[in-house]
Amino acid sequence: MTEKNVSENFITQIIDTDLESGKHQDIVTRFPPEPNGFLHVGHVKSICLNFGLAEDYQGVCNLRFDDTNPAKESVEYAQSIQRDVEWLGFKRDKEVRYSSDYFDQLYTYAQELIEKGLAFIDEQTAEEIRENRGDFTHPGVNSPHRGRPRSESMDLFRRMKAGEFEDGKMVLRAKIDMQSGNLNMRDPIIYRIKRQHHIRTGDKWCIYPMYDFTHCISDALEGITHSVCTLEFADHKPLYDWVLDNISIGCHPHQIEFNRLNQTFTIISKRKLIELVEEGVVDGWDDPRMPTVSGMRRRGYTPQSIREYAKKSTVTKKPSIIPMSTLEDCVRQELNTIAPRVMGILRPLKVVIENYPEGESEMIVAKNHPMDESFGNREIPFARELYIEADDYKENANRKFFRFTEGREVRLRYAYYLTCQRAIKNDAGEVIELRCTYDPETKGGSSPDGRKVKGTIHWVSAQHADDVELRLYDRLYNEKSPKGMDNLNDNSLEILESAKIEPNIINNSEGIRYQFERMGYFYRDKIHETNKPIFNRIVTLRDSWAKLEQ
RNA sequence: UGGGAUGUCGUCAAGUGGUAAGACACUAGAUUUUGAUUCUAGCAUUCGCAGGUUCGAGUCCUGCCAUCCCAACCA
Repeated sequence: MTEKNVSENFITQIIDTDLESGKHQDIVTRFPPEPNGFLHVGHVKSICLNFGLAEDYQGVCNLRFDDTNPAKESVEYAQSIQRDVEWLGFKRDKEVRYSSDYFDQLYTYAQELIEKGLAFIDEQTAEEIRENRGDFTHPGVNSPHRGRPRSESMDLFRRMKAGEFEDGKMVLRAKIDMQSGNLNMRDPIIYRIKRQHHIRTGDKWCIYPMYDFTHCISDALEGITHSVCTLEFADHKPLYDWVLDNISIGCHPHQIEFNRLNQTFTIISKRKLIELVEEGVVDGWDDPRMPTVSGMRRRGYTPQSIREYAKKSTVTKKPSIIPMSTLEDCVRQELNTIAPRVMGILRPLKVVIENYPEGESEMIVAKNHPMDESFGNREIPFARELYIEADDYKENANRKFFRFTEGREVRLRYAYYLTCQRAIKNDAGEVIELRCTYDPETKGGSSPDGRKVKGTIHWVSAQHADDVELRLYDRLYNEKSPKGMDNLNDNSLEILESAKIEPNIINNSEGIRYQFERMGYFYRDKIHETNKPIFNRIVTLRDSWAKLEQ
């Protein structure tokens, strides 16, 4: 038995009850995005819930595009959504659905409502409708057209569809209760006139159904058993039920609301994400700093770790905000087991080994994974001139710093013990080179006399290393609960153009997530690079030294 | 001043009347040729507040308080 996709929660309890009572034999769920933007972490939770539930209970989950507003939707968005869902690892056994597939049936159901005297054509302007709807403290006022004969509404509705009226001239409204405390029940609009080219139906329709009318019927037509949505739709449930109770349809799905996934230092709102893209704050929807699925993919996050994260955001009714560290923890946890180790230098500092023969080099054997022998070994060239990390030298270091400082011996990973003799500075007083000596007896990284060195640092051979560009990412916002552009983190992207990487990596790097030892996990950004190979830092390693240092 | 929901460790949570799981974070220590990984220990006398019922309440009752969502011809 494999592990469940979804951990036990109040929704699985409802499903269990429904299965036990015989209300349902099988379950059917759906993920119903509007193709008006890219998928983000918030959607991931919903995807994992709906598809995960279907898998766990051996049911079905439909991917359905809720495409009832042609003004905002595009095929590009629909394609990106489909790609993202597949990338996350969920497969559908049925074709993709579209709410627009049901436009004819929706139109018929609307007529049924009119026939029953439960819907009418309203000719008030949008402003009048808004005013007469009232607000939280004032009840609404009935439309002057509310009492219009059914036959007249029917005639008008058909002529609406036939294109006889201009946009905004009239709407079809459900006749419910203008006194209701729930604004959604104050004679909600269910059809409007909108001359827009639709991504699926083209110019066939000039009237389009509204979400509240479409969604419940689409669910019912697909035989959805559990219609899972986020908390903000709770107020719409009475309307969802009202529609299904008042038309001739043999299915009434159970709408269940759960809490959205929120993340610290992140804004998850399609509107705000679009703004970042359009203002050029980020490099598109797939910028590695974006909380979009495409951004996380480009950054190097794995589908598995993203799913694990979504699973950790437990399904309840309590609005919650998950620390980013939880996501990073999920990512590190998987990467630690699957990432081969290599050595790369982010900020190179030249080292010359004075007692190593000029013009010579040798091969050093290194493990590709410290805990997993199946990753095998590799050989790395070692020579007189190396690059090490600039941070691994400190002019005035105390005893707690156990890397390079003048006179101190450290270990070059897998290679030799090296002693720093002196630092060479430029006119500005910056250290530009280290002159060192090595102990030839310590090849492999241990000494015959058993003396201890506390520090181990990574390195590359200057003449053999490859040049790469590295991009380091930080959170997009400074505030834990960012409100908008004002809270942007100016240092969310750092580009390192003179980074070095050990040889024989860049040509085999496609699709492989590497750990640059001590520096973090990196992933090749092949699609977006221009002249030099680019690696994105997926996430740093945990760094207790950095904490100590503060 | 209406309607809907939610309140258990810094964060996310389990708990369904019997004496507060777990995860992330954090702290201390051990091991370590990544200051990584791993390991070990610590981390809520208390469940928004106040009363009440009960032998016994986070769980039941009453009242109060706080927070979130809702006033697109968006979804």
